[in-house]
Amino acid sequence: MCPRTEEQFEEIRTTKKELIMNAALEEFAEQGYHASSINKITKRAGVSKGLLYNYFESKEALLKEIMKQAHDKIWVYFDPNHDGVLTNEEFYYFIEQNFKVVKENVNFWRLFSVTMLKPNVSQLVGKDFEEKSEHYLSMLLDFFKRNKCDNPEEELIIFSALIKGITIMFIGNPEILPLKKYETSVINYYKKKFK
Amino acid sequence: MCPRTEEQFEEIRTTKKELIMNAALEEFAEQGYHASSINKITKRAGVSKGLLYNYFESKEALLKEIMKQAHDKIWVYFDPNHDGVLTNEEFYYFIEQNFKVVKENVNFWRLFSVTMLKPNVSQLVGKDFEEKSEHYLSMLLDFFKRNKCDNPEEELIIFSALIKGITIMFIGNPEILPLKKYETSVINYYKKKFK
Amino acid sequence: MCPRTEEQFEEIRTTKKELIMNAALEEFAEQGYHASSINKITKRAGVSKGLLYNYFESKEALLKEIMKQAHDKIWVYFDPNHDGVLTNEEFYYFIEQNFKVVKENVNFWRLFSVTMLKPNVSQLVGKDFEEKSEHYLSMLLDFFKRNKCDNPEEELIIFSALIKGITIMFIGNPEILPLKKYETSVINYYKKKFK
Amino acid sequence: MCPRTEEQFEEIRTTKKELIMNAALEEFAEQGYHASSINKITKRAGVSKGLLYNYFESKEALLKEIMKQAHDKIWVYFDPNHDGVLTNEEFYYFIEQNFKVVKENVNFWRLFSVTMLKPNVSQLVGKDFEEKSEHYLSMLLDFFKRNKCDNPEEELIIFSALIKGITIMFIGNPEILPLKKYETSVINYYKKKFK
DNA sequence: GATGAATGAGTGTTCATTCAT
DNA sequence: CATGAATGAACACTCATTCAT
Repeated sequence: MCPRTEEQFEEIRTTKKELIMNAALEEFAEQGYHASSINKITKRAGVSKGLLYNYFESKEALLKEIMKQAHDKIWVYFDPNHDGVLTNEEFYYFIEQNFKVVKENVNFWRLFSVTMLKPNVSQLVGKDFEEKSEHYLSMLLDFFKRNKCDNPEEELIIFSALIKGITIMFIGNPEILPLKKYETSVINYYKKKFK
Repeated sequence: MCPRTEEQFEEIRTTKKELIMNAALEEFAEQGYHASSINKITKRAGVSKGLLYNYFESKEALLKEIMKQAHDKIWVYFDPNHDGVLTNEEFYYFIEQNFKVVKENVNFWRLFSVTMLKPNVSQLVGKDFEEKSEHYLSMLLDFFKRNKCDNPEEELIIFSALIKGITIMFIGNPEILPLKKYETSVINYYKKKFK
Repeated sequence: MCPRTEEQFEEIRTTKKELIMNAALEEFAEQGYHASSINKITKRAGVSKGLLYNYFESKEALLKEIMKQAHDKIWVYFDPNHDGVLTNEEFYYFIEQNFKVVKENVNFWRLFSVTMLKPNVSQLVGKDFEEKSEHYLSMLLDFFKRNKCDNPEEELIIFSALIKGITIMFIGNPEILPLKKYETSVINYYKKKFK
Repeated sequence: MCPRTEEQFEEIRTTKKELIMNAALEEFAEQGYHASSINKITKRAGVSKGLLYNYFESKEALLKEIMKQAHDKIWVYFDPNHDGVLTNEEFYYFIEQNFKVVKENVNFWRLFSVTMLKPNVSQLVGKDFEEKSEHYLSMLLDFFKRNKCDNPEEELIIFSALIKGITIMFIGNPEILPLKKYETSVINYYKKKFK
């Protein structure tokens, strides 16, 4: 007879929100944002259309929140406490983490990649992502310099392209492409180089 | 592929069909397939809605034809007459051609890349593309073997990822990213390796 | 949850109900019935959506009850005990009361006026209102006859239209329109006539 | 086989637009703006939903265009060429025209009246209406002055309220209320006064 | 070949109403 | 008594597609 407590409501809310966001991420990743309908998303989540709008202002707001949440989740993987200097060990760990993150968040990476390919959509992820990326890029550049590469800038380009290329190839065919093998190839390649 | 005269090219260019396809490609590349409306495409092409349906059965048929045409146009760049064996010179030429094709067909490559990121859409490009790609991949594998790489398969993975990664990075920011510099980095990298 | 006495319950009921009705009247008067949402009304009243449905069967029932209550409140202003004959003094008092009622219930009058402008909505106010109005109209007609007007029916029409016209003009611009001045004009007009 | 000429298209367009606007005006006047659905309007007009949006950007744009058109239509009734001075004859003619306009545009007047009763909606009709009204008001004030009324401003208030009151009463019950009789009452009233 | 008026199924979104707690 | 999560029908609006001319 008593109304639910505020905590009970809060729990229901976060659970349901999560439910909807997961369904939406899958749908968005599979079909793309515009080809995904609210109808399909709510069916997938097993909720009514109206409920989605209790939690999200609009389809676009839903997309943004998904992008933000996944983004936060991803950066947790990378050690935020280290001193800003990559040892050789940490460099290989970085590569491994990179592919682990991709493998465990294929849907988000697909959605993210498609989004990034369209001009003028960067506001969806925002400055935060760029700043964090910059941080890692400068750490990597530093690493290549310390490892006495002939042309560290060039090495950074090669490295970035390599990681991005494998990621994209994997995303396009996650079931078939042997990510582990590719990962090993990259690590081997650098081990040979820096031995 | 018999060479066409200048007049023939001109005629093709000014055909209404061509007009529509170009407008559609721009629209698709900028907004994505689902966010592009027939209305905007015909407005962009300066023709009526009805005319589009004189030439194309449906929106999807229009997409397929664009993909096919662009695909054909692209493969023209690569020497179809050679003997199936890459010399060192031809390897560097291959890289250059690759980036030239991307630079001159950014719109198509963006559309193509987004399309390829979605599962189960390969029928849009078809077997032909895969076969031709296979052909080049085996030529490249052969090339790496002849150049006595320790692990040619690994080398092929690295090479493919590298090219794909740079392409994707360029597509996302064609105005800013210095494709030429990246191209030089890749070529330098292999020249050093194979010197 | 300490048990409440019957009186306490009763008090809560009337308070909360009053709260909701006031919020609803404001909302209805500002936005119109159809543009007002239950959500906004309950927010305005500071109660939950469920509570509204404890007190009112439906949105329409809420409207009807508001109309009825305001209607009752209004007729209290006019002496219900007098003998059915208007003296000159009472005639001027009637006019004053009329405008006083309007001024103190602008929201209701706006809602009422809009409602009355739509065909086939008279059931919202019901017979009661019409009967009471008839009573006053016949009293007024009688009054004009006693004052030896040339054409009492005509005089009644003029009088009714005058009152209604000023009311409507006031409702459309309550902040700006000088109701008192208009009231004086009407009273002056009749004083001159009947002096 | 030839496409229609521009004139043919233009004719179709204006005819259909008129059709939709008439249906919408009826619907709006009967149900009010918010209670009228696009579905009902198009059903009433006998066209598809899509067609309405070929002609009007939105439901609100449709309302605005109706208001504007009716407004233009109405002011045609009043002689725009006269010298700005009302003779006695012209004064009675003005009253007659007023009621004629109302009788022949009941739907619009109902819609207009309801709209005017809501605060902050004046932008729907715009300055134009107010300016034209002002013009007539000053002409009328002038008229009352020339007719040596004791208090011309007061007389103007009475006159305006009278007209507005009758109009509103008529709109609420167009079938029943004898507008002609009311009109006669008003004219008689002023004839007696100014004889 | 070429036009754009016309269609209607489908989209994102709102909202009165219900109900477990 | 009181809450707000949940529903689904209805809403305004879009868009690929058709067709008379």
